[in-house]
Parts: sequence; structure tokens; C-alpha cells
Amino acid sequence: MTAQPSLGAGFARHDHGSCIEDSLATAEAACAQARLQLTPVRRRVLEILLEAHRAMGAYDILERLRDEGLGSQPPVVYRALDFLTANGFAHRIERLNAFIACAGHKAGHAPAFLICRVCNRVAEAEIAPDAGELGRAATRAGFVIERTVREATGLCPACAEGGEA
Amino acid sequence: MTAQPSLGAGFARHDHGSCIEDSLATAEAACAQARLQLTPVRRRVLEILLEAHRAMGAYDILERLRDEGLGSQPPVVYRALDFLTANGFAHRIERLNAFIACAGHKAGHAPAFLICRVCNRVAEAEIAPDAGELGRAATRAGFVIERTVREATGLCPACAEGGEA
DNA sequence: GATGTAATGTTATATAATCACACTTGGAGT
DNA sequence: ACTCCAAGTGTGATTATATAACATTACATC
Ligand SMILES: [Zn+2]
Ligand SMILES: [Zn+2]
Ligand SMILES: [Zn+2]
Ligand SMILES: [Zn+2]
Repeated sequence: MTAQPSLGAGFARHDHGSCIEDSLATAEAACAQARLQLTPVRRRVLEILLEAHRAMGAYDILERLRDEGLGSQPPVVYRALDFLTANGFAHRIERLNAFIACAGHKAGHAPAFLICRVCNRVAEAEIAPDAGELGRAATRAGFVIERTVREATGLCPACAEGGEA
Repeated sequence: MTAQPSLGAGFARHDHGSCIEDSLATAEAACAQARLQLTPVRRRVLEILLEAHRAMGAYDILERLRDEGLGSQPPVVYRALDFLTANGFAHRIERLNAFIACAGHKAGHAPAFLICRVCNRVAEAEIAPDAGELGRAATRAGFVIERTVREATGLCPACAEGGEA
């Protein structure tokens, strides 16, 4: 426990069952609030991401949907993922061509990710969007930033301690 | 002229012919120094990237190679790109699944990119690797960063001034 | 009940990347 | 010179990721 506030669950152990329930409840509330439709497919995709609790490829998710009779073609899962990412319930990890449920949904936040190259777990960190040298460099150059991808690859605490290589 | 130091050529105009020559000469020198083979295919791919002066997909590059009889199958270009990126002569833009010649090769540097979503031009910015909140968050979490992807999407000065939408 | 909109179903295709194996080449060592 | 080895290349096939295009359904509204 005692997770770092800015990292959400991060790489620490946590009560997984309740984290799924909480996230789903939050998503439902947010959808009701914003008049968004959390349809069966969308909801199930979010659940799958929450259960996995790691980054999943679109086709991995699709396989699950197919087994459950919820859809069998790529557009089904990509549409659901579009909805979830557009509304902040999930994020795309560019480095992995994969998707992960948002940890600690805060409307319009600018997440960064720590990706372990050994165990493939991903931690989400909340960081101010324009902070840092990149924002300053952009300002100097007259560039207007709309979205920023920040993904660090490396070793999580567990994997760093075990066999490094 | 008067380019921002930390942005290399950035979005500013510059003498394109000499920037190609200089970069190639630098790459050749670096390869000789490090006993790396800048073979015809590798050299030509780097030239193509330098001439284009923007991010190119692997298959766009391959098409050029094919026209010139230098290779016709995907592995040819991916091998060359592996070499170029592994040795810092080119960079992969994760957001675009594309590649770009390095602007201002400094051994083992940690670049960030500003990507214009309208004109698709890309500027490379040099930023200290562990700088900023992400580095601190990683340290707090006990995460060992090996590589970082930092890519901002938005509008370059020219496109921001013209029709915003 | 007609109409419009959002969501879904389905087929095909586009785009990106890798695998697997044969072949060539240019030294290192004998 | 001969053998061996490692790096690089050629090539066909395959896998992985993502979108285009169009038909259909579900539901709200008028
Ligand atoms: Zn998030
Ligand atoms: Zn790990
Ligand atoms: Zn560079
Ligand atoms: Zn632009």
C-alpha cells in the first residue's frame, strides 16, 4: 500500500477488486453526467482493461469480446477504444500500440507513463501538461501544443531488483 | 535564420543543401570513428530522410529505394532504419510510426519532438533526459528509466497563424 | 409513422513490422 | 591459398495493427 499520490496505484500492490468497481462506477457517473452512452461493448472493453490492469493490444481485447459474443471484427473494438480514450477512461500507449484503463480519472488530465520492459506493467503518472523544458521550448518556437506523449521505458522496482538484464 | 539553439533547425528556414551535406559528413565521421559500416543502403536511407527533412514512413522510404534499385522488400529498409536509429543518426516518431533524420547529432542524446498536425513537419528539441516531473516521479516510484518518448502534437508557428482549424 | 442521429455489424482493405532462410562478402586465423 | 566466421543483404511469406466503406439497427423526436 502507501502508494505515491501522483502515481495512482503505480507499481504497488493494491486491492484489485475494489479498484475495478470504483473505476467502473466513476466511469458510469461521468457518462451519466456528460450524457455519454456507456454501451455494453464500451463498458465491457473498459472492464477487460481494468481486469487486465495492464496495457492490452486491440486484438487481444477483440479476442475476449469474440469469446463472449460481443463482437468479432476490428472496428468493434477500435470504436469502443476511441470512445474510451476520447473521454479519458482509457489511454493509448504509443510505444506499445496498446491501451490501458485510466488510473484515477480526472477530467482532461495529461498523463505520463512508466513502462517496464520486462514485466510489461505500466504505471500512470499525472503531470502538468505544459510543465518542463518541452513546454518552454515549444513556447520559444511559437509552437502550440495540443497533446503530449510522455512514455518512459525501463525497469519497474520489482524487475530492477531481480535479474537486471 | 537565427534558429533557437535547443531546437536545431526547428521550424525556421535554413540552408537545406548544406544541412544535408553536413549531417552526412558527421555521420560518416562518426561511423569511421566507431567502426560502424555506413553501407550504401544505410547511407541512402539517411540521405532520403535528410532530403525529405520531415518524418517518413518506412514504406515511403522503401518506395524510393525500390525506384533506385537499392532494395525492394520491407526488411531492407527496416534494417537500415534499425541501424540509423540505434546509432543516433535517425529517430523514430512513435506517434506517427515514422522516422526522421537526427538534427544535430550529439552522441547519446535524448530528443523530444514537436509535431505539427497540419503540415506534418517535425522539430527536434534537445532536452536533458531525467529533467522534469516525470524523472522525479520515476525516482519516487523506484523506476529506472532507460528511454523516454516525448512527442508533442500541435500547431507550428506557420500553421497556427494561418487557418487554425 | 416519418425523420434524424448514434451506435453497431460486416466485408474488405490499408498500413506497419517481422520471420525465416538462402546467399554474398570481407576479414581472421591457419 | 584455404577455411571459417560474422555482418550484411535478397527475398518470399506472414503477422500485427488500423481504417474504409457501406448496410443495418435502435432510439429519440417531431
Ligand atoms: Zn489517466
Ligand atoms: Zn517489471
Ligand atoms: Zn537527434
Ligand atoms: Zn505546420
